Amino acid sequence: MDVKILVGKRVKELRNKLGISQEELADLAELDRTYITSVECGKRNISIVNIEKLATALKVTLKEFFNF
Amino acid sequence: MDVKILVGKRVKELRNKLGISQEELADLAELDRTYITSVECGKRNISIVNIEKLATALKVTLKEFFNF
DNA sequence: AGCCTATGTGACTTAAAGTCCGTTGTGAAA
DNA sequence: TTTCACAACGGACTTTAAGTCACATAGGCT
Repeated sequence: MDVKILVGKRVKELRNKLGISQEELADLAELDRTYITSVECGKRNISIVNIEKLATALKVTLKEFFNF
Repeated sequence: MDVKILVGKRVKELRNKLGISQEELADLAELDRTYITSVECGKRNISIVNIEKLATALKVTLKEFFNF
């Protein structure tokens, strides 16, 4: 399975667990809403800095984030 | 601690554990030799696809890679 | 029907990733 | 003190991720 797809699914999963919208996550992580969409859809080869921003906003460590 | 520095240290640590040079790692991961140097020095905002390439070359899962 | 919230899409510019050539520094061995 | 392997550094270059926008779509509610 493509790692971009896996990351996208993981973001969506954790976001849904928190019960927040893509827009709320975007605000928390200081990223664009449409960027969040494209990440969740597995269309972006996201970098470690943005992964960390998302993990922090999603209240998990990097280790927990990649526990899939 | 900056996540780029942490990733760099982790790559170096795992590479040393395998006892291989930056050039050998570069070949295994199909990345440039000079790029490996800059990653290990914490100068690069590496993307998830390349992190996976390195993790695979370093014989660890993504979860293990981020276990620092 | 119309409205509202959430999400997805395509296109685009800008900043940085990543490559390729070489040079320099460093430490260990001969 | 030369040699060798490795690591760091640099410039020039191409490719790609970041970041943003207008717009489209889907579903729920009145």
